[in-house]
Amino acid sequence: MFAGITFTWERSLLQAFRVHQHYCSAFLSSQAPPKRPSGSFLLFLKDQNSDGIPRPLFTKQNAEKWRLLSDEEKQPYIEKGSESMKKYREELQAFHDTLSDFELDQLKLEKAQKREARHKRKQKMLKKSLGRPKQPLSAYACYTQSRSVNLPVSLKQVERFKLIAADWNKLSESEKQEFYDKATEDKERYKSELEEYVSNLRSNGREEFIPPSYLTQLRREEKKIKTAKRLQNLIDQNTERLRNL
DNA sequence: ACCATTGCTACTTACCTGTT
DNA sequence: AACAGGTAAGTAGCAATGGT
Repeated sequence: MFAGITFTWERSLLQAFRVHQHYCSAFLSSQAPPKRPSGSFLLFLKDQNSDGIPRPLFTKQNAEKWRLLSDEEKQPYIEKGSESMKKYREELQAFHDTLSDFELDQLKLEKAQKREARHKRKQKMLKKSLGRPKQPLSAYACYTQSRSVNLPVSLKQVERFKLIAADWNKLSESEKQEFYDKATEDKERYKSELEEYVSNLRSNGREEFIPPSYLTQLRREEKKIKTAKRLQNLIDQNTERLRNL
């Protein structure tokens, strides 16, 4: 009962904070900060004809062209670039001057949040690229997977989930068993893929990406083995003593 | 972050479950 | 208890290609 009250109270507080944050950011975006100008290389890039060339190739080719340019040829772009940068700095300062301390803090907070989110995303992608296995599917996830195959396309995503969840809760334990079994199977898959992942990380010197949960599990097992050995030693000693009596 | 464009990725929804 | 991450699919947003 008490926990329920606390939960509701905290939730409305959180909601109030979110609304507040929403209005703050809405206010900030209505007074848009100046945009960062293009540097010399980008100005040069804009002058080049990109018709029909894939973007990455186009950029690569013109980067090479840019490198081969003499200082004199680069000069107009560099000049224009530093001019617009100077103007941008002034505009940015002017923009900051229109903000209150609170708004400045809000701006900083938003930037920090964006940075953090970006960092998190990158770490996640890095792990993925290192071959991190997907987490094992829960029984419910297995059910969702098999169930969504033959649902009408017209059903909206939210409706799909509501329907699947409702059906899942209607299933009896014996009907769910099939999916519990699948989940157990997938756990095995995860376990073996994780072993491979960790051994690859170790051989590549990327130990910092070994999941902490894997390490704690490892320590737990080592401890178990040690304890078992100690017990076995005690047993051996005692049987030896008994034999000598 | 700025330029652009392609193709890929992650977020969004509701819900459940494994991990910490 | 709180959090993260799993299910699908449409789409919003981002990485890739460069230098400043």
